[in-house]
Amino acid sequence: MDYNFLEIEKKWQEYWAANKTYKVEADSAKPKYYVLDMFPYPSGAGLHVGHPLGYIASDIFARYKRLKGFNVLHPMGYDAFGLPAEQYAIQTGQHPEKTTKDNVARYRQQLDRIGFSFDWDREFRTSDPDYYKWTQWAFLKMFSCWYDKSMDKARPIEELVAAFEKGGSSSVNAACGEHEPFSAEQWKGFSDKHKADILMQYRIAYQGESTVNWCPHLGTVLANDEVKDGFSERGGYPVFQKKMTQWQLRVSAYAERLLKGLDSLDWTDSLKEMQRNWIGRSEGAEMVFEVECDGKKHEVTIFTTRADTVFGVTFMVLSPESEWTAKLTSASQKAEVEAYLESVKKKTERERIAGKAVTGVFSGSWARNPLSGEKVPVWISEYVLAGYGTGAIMAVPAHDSRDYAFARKFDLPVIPLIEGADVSKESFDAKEGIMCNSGFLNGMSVKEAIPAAIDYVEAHGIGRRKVNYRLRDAIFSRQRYWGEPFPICFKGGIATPLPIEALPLTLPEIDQYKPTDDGQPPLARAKKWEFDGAPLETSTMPGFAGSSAYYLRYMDPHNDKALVSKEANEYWRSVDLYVGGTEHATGHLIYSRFWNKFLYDLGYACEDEPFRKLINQGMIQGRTSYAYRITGTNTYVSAGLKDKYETSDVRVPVSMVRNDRLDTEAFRKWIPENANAEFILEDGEFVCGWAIEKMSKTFFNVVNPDDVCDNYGADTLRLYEMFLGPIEQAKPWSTDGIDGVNRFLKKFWRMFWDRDKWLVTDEEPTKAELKALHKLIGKEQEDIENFSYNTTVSAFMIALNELQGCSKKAILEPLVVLLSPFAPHIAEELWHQLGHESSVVYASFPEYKKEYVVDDSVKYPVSFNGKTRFILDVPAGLSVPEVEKLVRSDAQTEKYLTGAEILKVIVVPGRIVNIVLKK
RNA sequence: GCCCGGAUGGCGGAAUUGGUAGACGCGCUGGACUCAAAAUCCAGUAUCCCUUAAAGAUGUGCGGGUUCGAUUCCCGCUCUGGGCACCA
Repeated sequence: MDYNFLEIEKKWQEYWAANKTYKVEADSAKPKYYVLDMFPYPSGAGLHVGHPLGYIASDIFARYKRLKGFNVLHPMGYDAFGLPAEQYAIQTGQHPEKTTKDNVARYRQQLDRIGFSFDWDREFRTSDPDYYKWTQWAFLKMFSCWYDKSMDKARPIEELVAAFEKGGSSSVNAACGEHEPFSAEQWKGFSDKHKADILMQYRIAYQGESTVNWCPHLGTVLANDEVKDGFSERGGYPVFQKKMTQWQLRVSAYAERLLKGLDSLDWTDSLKEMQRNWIGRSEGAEMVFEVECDGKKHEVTIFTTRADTVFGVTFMVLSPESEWTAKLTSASQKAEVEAYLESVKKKTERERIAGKAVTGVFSGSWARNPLSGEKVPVWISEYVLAGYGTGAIMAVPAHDSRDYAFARKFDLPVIPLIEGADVSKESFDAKEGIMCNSGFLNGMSVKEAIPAAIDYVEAHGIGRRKVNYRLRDAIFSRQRYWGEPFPICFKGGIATPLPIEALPLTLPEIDQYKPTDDGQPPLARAKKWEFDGAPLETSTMPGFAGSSAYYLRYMDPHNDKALVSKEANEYWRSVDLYVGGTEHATGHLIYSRFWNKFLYDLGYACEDEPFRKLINQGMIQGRTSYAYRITGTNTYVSAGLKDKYETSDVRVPVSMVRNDRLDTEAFRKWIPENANAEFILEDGEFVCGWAIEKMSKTFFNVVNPDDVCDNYGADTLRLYEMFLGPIEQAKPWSTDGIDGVNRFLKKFWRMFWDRDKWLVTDEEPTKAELKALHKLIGKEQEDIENFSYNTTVSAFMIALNELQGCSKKAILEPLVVLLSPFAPHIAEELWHQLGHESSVVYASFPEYKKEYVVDDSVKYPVSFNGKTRFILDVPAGLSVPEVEKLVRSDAQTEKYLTGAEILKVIVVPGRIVNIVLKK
């Protein structure tokens, strides 16, 4: 019998599906283990060889844990709402549901070929109404909760109302927006609308005005993590800053908990660091400056981490989007300020960042320095961000490079505050030195002066200590069709939640998927988009909504009474191992932690962190091939000759290239305009250039895993992807070496079969054979726990070399089990051939016996002053003094010592002997 | 600019965390089997010196340091990948 992988793989994939081999139920008798992959967005391009890398790694771990006796939850599904399907719908009129369904089918087909041990009975899509019912439910919970800072948790809004009725707004310490303080009496007298407006300032899911990233091309707002370098992450369209009223999630209330929680997680340091930076905690102080504008007095609060530098404030700056900007513009400066605001508005986010031009305008008002009493001008400039701190700053040009640039440009004074600081060319930003020109702070070091200044400011009622975070509330509305509708209607202009029984609120059918002519989101096209006579919200939720609590749903996916039952949640608890890419560091992985913490506060989740351990698989890049077209012609020139011409680079499909040589005929047939392409060859061949790039349909460098499965089999693909190198590392796809892994599997097969002869015997294994086996058991155990799969594959190859010609059942049977996580199909086949009725999944991981592995003798390299001279063969298990004694008495040693006196002998058990001679 | 990583043969990558650097695989060279090819198996494969071998020397991006001993630890660079970027 030959190793016919196509037959074997098909056979067992069908068997697993028919027998539901990987179906799992909560079982309190067994320890649980939850292995989760970041579920994919089913794009039209299908899976490429990069996708399965993480899935294979997690599948190996899941299979390994099963062999170790764990009850393993290993589900899969699809993150199905998203922009590409909708963009496609706008262009073609095809319902995104249809596109998504087709893509999912394709993904499933491709996934099934690789032999994953997913429990498909738990599959769902985020676009299933049965699922998004619970996304909407969670939103309603957030809508009806507020964040109590004293208790540091979310609480029902009724409790807030009760507190207001009892003690007014000052009786609570909540994370909230701006509003005038009020007493209990005032509260009771407020109109319903006024009450609703105030409560909206407290809700965890709230509607509020803020500066948002507006992408006109996509017709929607975007979250900060969806914008890269001023362009939308999806599609790469320019983004503008705009003030809009949007649904938002009060993620910022959880900033401190999100930061602290990181300490307890088993994630890579780099990923934790990314999240820390994104949360961006900074300690400082808020200070109030009195500002006079056209004779009227105002108070402006600023945030600073350098309270010690107040004496050096020579001007103030407001953000163009700040609410103070209008109030503090004097009549004389009005025209100029308005012209400036208009010019800022027109700039894309990209231009604002990239240009870094120093721009600004004088507001016409003057502020008073609260410590020195001096009058300083108030300016308006885009370098001050509306969203961070208070949207206004005190400028200390001597010790802040941005303020310095601004002061130089507009000729404002610079007062140095640190002894010996030279500020003639640039600012002195370092937090070190001795203060001067600073009144009562003179003579202190910066480190002493910062708290001293804050203490002073607090004592005099000018300001207070304050911790600021970069993390903003998440913009939660999208002006799009293909997302979860908000279960909110507007009764008398008041946002009103739909009752839970009305969920899911399903997407309406509409004729076109683009915005209405008057700029309303697509849902406004629906014929009857209302509830109980009240109009429904027309925007939809963003992509991250559905992926924020999906891991909880997998615990209990068919429950129609709850997101997850208490029993299921208490058994499966949280994800023990989560595998996915780092690109979600500041998006999904923050939102999901926030979402989970919220559900934890309300008692719906029993763990406050969703993902205990996280492994980031590196991207598999594609190798893109290039041809060079001579500019203005249809002639292409081979890579070696391209410098002689003026050329432009043209990407060519990898399928037409072998060994960097282009199949020119295939290229001509590829697209009509190539039909009469000419080629300038070198040595009779057309050589392509290449570059390592992201694997993408548009780069023609996508390698489909199906092709690898056809040619080598899924087991080879799995082993090969793991053998490629550490999973965290990014690496270009290449099939160099895939033959080696394939050869390994064939070799393994031949230990059982010599053509049609079954070789397996019941003979007793030798000591050497047991040693080879147990070395592998020990290595595999250790490597899998450390996610070092490439070395495990190596260990397999070594073991096979050592076990050459051994066909003893006592050795082969455990080998099959050991191989099963990596190459499940061949393992399953051989396991059955060995006479087992049930799947190898139900086998146990072989027990590691160290005694088989220990050597009888140990080879010690003996070196003198660092130079290795000879190898000393000594019995194993000797103690350090015994080895030392042996060295000193050894005749060979004496030969090299040549009478010199031994200073010391260094013995590391099992390692080395180093003899230091007296000079 | 700031914050993390990384750099080892022709290539992908190992190295029990301070102890024989280059495991394993690819590629390459030679050999066996074969009419031949494929497949399979065996041997060799860091560099230099050398006809070859032995022996030796050099060698983990560069320059220093600690140590009997450094790919591993420390200091200073270079290159490179990634993240953040007017965050006051």
